[in-house]
Amino acid sequence: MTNAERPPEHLPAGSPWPARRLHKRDRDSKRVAIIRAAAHAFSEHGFHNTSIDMIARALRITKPTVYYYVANKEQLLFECFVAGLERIRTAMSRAGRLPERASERLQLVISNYAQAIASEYGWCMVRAEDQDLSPAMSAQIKALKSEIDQGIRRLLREGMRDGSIQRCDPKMTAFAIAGALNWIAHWYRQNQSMSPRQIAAAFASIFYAGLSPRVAADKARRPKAPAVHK
Amino acid sequence: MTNAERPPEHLPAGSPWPARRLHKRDRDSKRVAIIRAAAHAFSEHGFHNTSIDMIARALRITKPTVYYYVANKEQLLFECFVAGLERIRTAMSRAGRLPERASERLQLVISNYAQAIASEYGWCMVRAEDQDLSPAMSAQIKALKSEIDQGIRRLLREGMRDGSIQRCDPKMTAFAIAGALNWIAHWYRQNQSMSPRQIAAAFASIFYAGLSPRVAADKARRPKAPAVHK
DNA sequence: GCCGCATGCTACTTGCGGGTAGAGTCGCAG
DNA sequence: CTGCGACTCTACCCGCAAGTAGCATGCGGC
Repeated sequence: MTNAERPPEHLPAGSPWPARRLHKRDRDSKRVAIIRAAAHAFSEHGFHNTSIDMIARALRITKPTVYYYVANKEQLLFECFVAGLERIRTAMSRAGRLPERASERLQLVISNYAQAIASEYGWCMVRAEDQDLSPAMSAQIKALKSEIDQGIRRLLREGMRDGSIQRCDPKMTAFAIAGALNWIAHWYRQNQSMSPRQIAAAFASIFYAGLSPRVAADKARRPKAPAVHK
Repeated sequence: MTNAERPPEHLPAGSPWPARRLHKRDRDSKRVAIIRAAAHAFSEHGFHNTSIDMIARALRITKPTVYYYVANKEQLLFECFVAGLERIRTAMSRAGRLPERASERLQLVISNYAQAIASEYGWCMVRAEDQDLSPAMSAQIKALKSEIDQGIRRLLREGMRDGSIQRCDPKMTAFAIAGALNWIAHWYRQNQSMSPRQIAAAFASIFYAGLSPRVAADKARRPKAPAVHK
């Protein structure tokens, strides 16, 4: 009954619940811990194969305790989704106000996007199915997703206007970029050889350069010198 | 009790079961019909939100009848997966034996890939989670997926060798391409403005051309005229 | 020291859905 | 026309997991 407890080691970044029960008053951090544990479990077993009990066990607490902090399982998924999306949203709105050319602002968004998807919330963002959520939450998620999508399209259009991006169909291109990035959640695993940042860089390079071989003269693609011909 | 039944209209391409029960002896076509109905239901409601009863109802039969044709729900998902993948596999092996340059063979694969994903089995191919399957089937699916992945990487490497594809990291590039294509399942809906073929073409163009603006001289990218400058 | 609230627990209820037992029913072979 | 086997049904079972009722406990304010 002393509070000389070892912090439990095998959980996502430790649980705020001590080994032998002992209440503290920081509701928020516990709530966040539950969300994170849920994200962790969802990405490992899938939403439907994760019971609230499993999430509770991972934190050394019990099911009713989880329900003391969240209303239901659906909300748990929703919160995971939003937590992951937040990073992309802020990157996006920051990119909207930067003075750089659109291509570089898009790259910023891509990088943050990739890191969000590679985060513990990646699975929830990508695999959260409308079908698992009530119409209300499904609508909210759709709106958030659409916001991101529209943001990418806008950046593409701006890039075409300011000359930093090749003429293309913004809708399809946004789908392709988002698809490639979202898919990261399916293959990326922690402590893989490449960091999320490196992956983002690799993807950006693929998307910007394209697969067709460049003709030799094309090395002068960086537009630092004004309008070099040859 | 006459067999003047209207064929039921609201199902995926009709059910082989007449409105008033009447046995026929074509086990295979019925089995396929069940697989298709399952794929349809899965893509609409998700795997876990689809009960066998729902699939049965869609075909105007009952749950035990479904179980007469398939062993269990998991196998149903597996078969949907394989059905969808078949198209990609054949396209891939065909592409392996074509005389064209790798870039064009890759384009063939991309086109078939996109069409497979846009098919009724697309959802199952993309969202079939290992976690919903027994270890044995999960392993099979992993192997099939890996086969496709390796095929794309091989085409990329061949393209780099025969000069039709720009130098790139084949692993990351394959991930990006597969991701963009797989994601189609998340947004494509039948009778959308673009056909799967058109989508594939758009994606290929994005991937080949890239987003960076080409310098003016670069119009001569097709290597028909030798080294035009200006 | 004691009260009240925040927190956590044990012990349930409930419904749903996967899967099955076993009894018909129909068509076809002979 | 009869019997067999392919097929389909009705009526179940059973386990699991979401969610809840209601009690226990310890902290912090006073």
